[in-house]
Amino acid sequence: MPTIKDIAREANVSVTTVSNVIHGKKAHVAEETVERITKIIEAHNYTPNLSARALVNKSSRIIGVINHLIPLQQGSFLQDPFHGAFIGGIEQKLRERGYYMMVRTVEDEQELFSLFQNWNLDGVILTGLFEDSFFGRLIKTDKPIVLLDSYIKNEKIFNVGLEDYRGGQLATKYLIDRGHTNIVFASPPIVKHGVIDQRLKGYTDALKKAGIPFSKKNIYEHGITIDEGKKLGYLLSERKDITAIFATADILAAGILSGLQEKGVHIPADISIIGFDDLYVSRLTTPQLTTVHQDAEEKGSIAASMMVDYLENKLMLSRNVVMPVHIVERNSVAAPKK
Amino acid sequence: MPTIKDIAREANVSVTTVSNVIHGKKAHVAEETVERITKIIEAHNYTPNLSARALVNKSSRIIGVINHLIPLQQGSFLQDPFHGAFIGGIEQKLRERGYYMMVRTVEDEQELFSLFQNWNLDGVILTGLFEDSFFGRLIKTDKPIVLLDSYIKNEKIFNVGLEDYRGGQLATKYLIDRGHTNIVFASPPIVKHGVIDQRLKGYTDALKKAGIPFSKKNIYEHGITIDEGKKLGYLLSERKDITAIFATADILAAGILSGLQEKGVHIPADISIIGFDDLYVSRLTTPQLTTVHQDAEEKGSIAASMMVDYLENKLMLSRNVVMPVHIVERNSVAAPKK
DNA sequence: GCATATTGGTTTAACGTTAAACCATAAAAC
DNA sequence: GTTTTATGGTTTAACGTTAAACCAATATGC
Repeated sequence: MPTIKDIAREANVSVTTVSNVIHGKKAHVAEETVERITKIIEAHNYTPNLSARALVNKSSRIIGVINHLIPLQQGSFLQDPFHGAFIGGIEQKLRERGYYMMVRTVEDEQELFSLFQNWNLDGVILTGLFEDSFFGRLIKTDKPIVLLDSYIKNEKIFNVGLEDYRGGQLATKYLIDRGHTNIVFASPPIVKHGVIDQRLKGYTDALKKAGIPFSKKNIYEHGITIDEGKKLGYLLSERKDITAIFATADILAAGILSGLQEKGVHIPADISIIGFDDLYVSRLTTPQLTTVHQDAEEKGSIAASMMVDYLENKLMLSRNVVMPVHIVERNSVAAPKK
Repeated sequence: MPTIKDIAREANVSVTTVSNVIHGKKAHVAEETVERITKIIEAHNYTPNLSARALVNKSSRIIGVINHLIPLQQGSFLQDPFHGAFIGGIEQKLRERGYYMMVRTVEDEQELFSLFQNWNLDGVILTGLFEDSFFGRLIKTDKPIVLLDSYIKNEKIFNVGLEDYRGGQLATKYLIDRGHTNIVFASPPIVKHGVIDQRLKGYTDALKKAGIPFSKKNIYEHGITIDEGKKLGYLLSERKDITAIFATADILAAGILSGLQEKGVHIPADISIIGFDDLYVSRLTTPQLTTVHQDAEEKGSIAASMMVDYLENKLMLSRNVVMPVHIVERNSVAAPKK
C-alpha cells in the first residue's frame, strides 16, 4: 500500500534518495541515511510496485511460459504430466532467482508478440510446435527465447532438448539384444524435425545395425491418450507376428499394455513393451514399464536457468542443452518365446 | 512497439481520442474518426501496454494462482497431476475471458500480499493450507479470493470444493455393501478441517450406520507418493484380518496396490481397494481402480469463472461451489472371501 | 435572437518508479 | 584564497495509459 513517496516523506528525503537506497547505490547517500530509510521501508513492509517498474525499465522480471496451441489439442497443456513437471521445474527455478512466471497458451505469432510487448516480458519459454517465422519479430527484440524440444536451429534461440535419437536407438537395441526382431514402433503423429522423428531415426538405425529389415507395417501413428493407446492395443493383439513394441510415450505404452491385456495377451511373456519418458506413470502399470528415462522437471529447471543466466549476463553453459537419456529396467520386457 | 502516442500522431488527434476509441466510448468521437483510428490501430497491430494500464487502473487483469508452500512439499505443486489439471482448467478459462495468469508459490502472508500489491493483481486463486490470518490484509482490498478445497468459512472468500464427506461415505458404503467389515482408511496426514478430515468423517459415519465398530488400528496416515504407498502396501500385506482398503488418493491407492501385489496379495480377490480422485492414474493400474471421481479441471474452470464473474459484476451462481462426486466402478473391488 | 445543448474533441494531471542532470556545502589542493 | 573535487543530496523528465475537466463550434429551443 505505501509507495516510494510515502517512504520519502517520512524520511524527509526525495524519492530519488529512497530509490537509491533500494538499489544499493551508496555513492550518493550517507550511511546514516541508508539506515534510517531502510528501517522505514521495513517498518512499512514497503515493496516497489512492479507495474510501475516494468513501465520505466521496459523489463518486468516476468518470463512468459507459452504453449503454442496445436489444432487437435484438447484441454490445457498443463494437464499433461510431462508439461506439468516441466513447468513445475521452471516455476521453482524462477522463484528461486526472483523472477515471475506468466503461463499462457497462444494461437499465433501476433498473440505471442503482443503478449510479449504488452507485458514487457523479459523472455519466453516456448513449448509446442513452431515454424521459424514464429519468432521473426521476437528475435529482433534480443530478448532470450528458450524452446523445449525443438530441432529448429537458430543462433539466437536457445534450446533444451533430449537425446531423442539416442533414446530411440537405445530402446530398440535393448529389445534386439533380448532377441526381438519384429518390433512395432508406436507413436503420436510423426512431425518432420520433431522429437518423434528423431526417435524413429534411432529405431530404424538400430534395426539396420542389427541387420533387421525395416517394415513400414510396423509403424503406428496414433493419438497420445490412454484410450487411444488401448485401441491400438486391441489392434496389435491381432498381430501374431510381432514380439515387441517400442512406444514413444509412457502414456501410450500404458494404454497399449492395458488394451493387450484385455485381449488376453500376457506382458511381457507374449509381447514385450518399452516406453519413453519415465513419468511416474510407468511405475503404476502392472507389470511396471521398462522405459527410456528423461527428467522433465530438470528440463524446466535448466530452461529457466538459461533464461536468467542470459538476462543477468552470467556465463551460460550452452545455448543448446541436450539432456541425456538412459533406460530404466522394469518388468515389461522379456525374451521372445521360441 | 507503437504506443498510443504514435497512433494519435498519425491520426492527427489527441491520445485521449485514441483511448476513447479503444474503449468504445463513442460519446465523444465522430463515427468517421473512429473508423480512421481503428484502421491505423490495425495497420500497426497496436495493442496497449498492459504495465502502463495496470499502473493507472490499479488493476492488471492478472489473476494470481498461488500455492502456499507447505513444509514437507518437494518439487513444485505443478507436478502433481491433480494440481496440473486444476491449473489447466484455470488457464483455459482465464484465457477465454481475456485474463492473464501468474503462477507462483509463496511461503507466507507477506510474500502473498506483496505479490498481490506489486502486480496489482485482480484476484487470487489459492491452493494449499491456510489459516484465517493469511487473508487479513488481502480481504481488506475487496478483491476476490478463491480457495481450493478449503473449509475455512468467511463471507468474503469464495470456495470451490468437493463433496468430501459424501465421497468418504460413498466409498465406505460401497465396500460395506459388498460385504466388507474390516476396512482400512489410508490417507495422507489428516489435517483438522481439511478435505481428508471430511472424508474420514464420511468413513466413520458409514461404519456407524452399518453398525460396524470403528477401530483406530485401521487408520493409516502416510506420505502421498507411489513409493510411500508401496511401503504401506508391504505393511498392509501383514494384516491378515482386513479385506478392504479405502485410500483417499489414487496415487496412494496405486502405490498400495503395487506393494500388496509384490507381496503376493491378489487384488481384488484377497483385498479390495477403492481410491479417490479418478485422475487418469486410476485407469493405468492392473486391475484398474474403482474410485471416487472428481473433476480437477472443472474445478479450475469454475474457480476462474467465479473470479471473473465477480470482477465483471456478473451474477454468480454461488460463493461456495461444492462439486459432486460419484463412484466409478472398475476392477479393484470384489466381495471378501468367506 | 439569446440561452442552452450537443457534438467532437483537447488539456492536464495522475499512477509509481527510475535516471540523468543539476546543485549546494564542505573539504582538499595548490 | 581561489579553484577543484567529494559528498549528499534534489529537480525534472520520462515510461504509456486513463479520466476528469475543460473548450470551441454548431445545432436546438422557445
